[in-house]
Amino acid sequence: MEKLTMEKLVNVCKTYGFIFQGSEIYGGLANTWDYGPLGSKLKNNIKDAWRKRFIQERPNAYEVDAAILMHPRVWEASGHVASFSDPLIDCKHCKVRHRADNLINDFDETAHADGMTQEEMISYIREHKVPCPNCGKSDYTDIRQFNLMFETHRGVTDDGKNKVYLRPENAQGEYTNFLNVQRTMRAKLPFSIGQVGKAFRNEITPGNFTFRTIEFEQMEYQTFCREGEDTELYDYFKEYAKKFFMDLGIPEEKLRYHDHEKLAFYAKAACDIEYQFCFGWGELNGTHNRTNYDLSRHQEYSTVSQEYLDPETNEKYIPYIIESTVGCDRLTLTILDNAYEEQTLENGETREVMHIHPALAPYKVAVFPLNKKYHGEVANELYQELSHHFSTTYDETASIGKRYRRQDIAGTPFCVTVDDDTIQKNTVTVRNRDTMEQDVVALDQLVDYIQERIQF
RNA sequence: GCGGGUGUAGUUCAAUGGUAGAACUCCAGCCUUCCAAGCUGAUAACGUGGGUCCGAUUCCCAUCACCCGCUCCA
Repeated sequence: MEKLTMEKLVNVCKTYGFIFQGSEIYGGLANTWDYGPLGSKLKNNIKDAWRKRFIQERPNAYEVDAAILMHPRVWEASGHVASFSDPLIDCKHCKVRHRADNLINDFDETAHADGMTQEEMISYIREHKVPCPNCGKSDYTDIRQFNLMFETHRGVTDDGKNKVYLRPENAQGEYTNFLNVQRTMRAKLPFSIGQVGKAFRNEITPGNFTFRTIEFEQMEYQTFCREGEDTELYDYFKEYAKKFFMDLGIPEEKLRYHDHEKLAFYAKAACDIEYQFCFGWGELNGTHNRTNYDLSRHQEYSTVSQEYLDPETNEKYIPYIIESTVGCDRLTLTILDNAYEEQTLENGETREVMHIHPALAPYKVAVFPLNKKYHGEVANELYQELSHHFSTTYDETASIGKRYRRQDIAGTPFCVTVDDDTIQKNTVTVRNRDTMEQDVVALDQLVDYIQERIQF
């Protein structure tokens, strides 16, 4: 099999209805992608699988669906207003772009660029003739601030007072609802709040397909705990997330941990799980020990106490938070990247297959009449019947072999063919996507047969 | 955002300064019926906007998008 390229994967996704370029008929809008009929089903199934593992099957876990637009003070408290922008500077000589603060810090660790204003940074760079790490010259443009938060305005006027941000991460929606969830669910620590939703980052760089987009969906999970429990929970979630991916059919050898050496300002520890995409290793999940930083900041900025009264010890304290976040679009891309196979059959023909975990497959089953004249009516009835239980599709055109191939690339795990035996003996032929083998199944056992094979 | 490359049916490719052919796919009909059969027919494209020119898909410019590299990435 040829090595999968991103170009090939984009093409497959477009051709078969998984993912289209955003605003395509207008020439596209960079870094936006639309999920088509198969893609949106796949993505929804991925969210359902995540909810099962992280909300349903975990003790004391609750889901929220917070607003994308939040009070501007939230982003001051979170630190995003102050630090979610980069001072960028270009080398005029070799055209390479740098972050001005990194340039200074790498030049002289004791310079403390983090405390400098933009003007101080540019004059430091010019005074000390800080060389470009790429070409060695020291000839730079001015610094330009690049804010990664999307801004918009509420109300009819768009003056600065009405500025609001599209959330750059979901986490703050969980943190600001910490007390609401704790009180209404009568939750005791440790407990978790999860959320599936969109976030927005005004990033400069195109990514690989849906790997990095300006609008993206996260599946976030915040576990609130006592200080001292945090290390154990942190380790636990690193394992838990990895097992989640492996349960979805991702082989262990295509996953690896990547511990962060440079930590964000709030974090005590951070570790990514990376997947080996066709373009290289890329972050899929992050586990972070965010300490009590976030809730402390919200307490400070909102002046509302975020303390938890521990019923066992009668102590009051601000909980620690362990975050386990999965990029929903990235996981969808991972599933597609991992699932695609171009097989060469014994007769020399090629077969394109999406080996998607049956629980994630857009369609669980496809129904075909062997001959639409003789079996079409019965097949149609069966299709209607199965639709009550599963996401089902129907196809009566072209040869049986061709219909199988169509479902192979759509990732449909089971194809059910209605033939003479269906009419005479109440049996159907069920063909398996991965093995291409066939089972004869009695009609009254068909739902159970499929049900038990698509469990997650 | 920088450097390089690429833009023609859904896909893969042609041709051309006088507005474009094919294969596969898809759809319909006939035939066939368990792994991309066959026949007939139908639909379908010059990314967008300027400029030069009698005339531009073709030449030039801009723009948009994609790919590779850089940069960025809580």
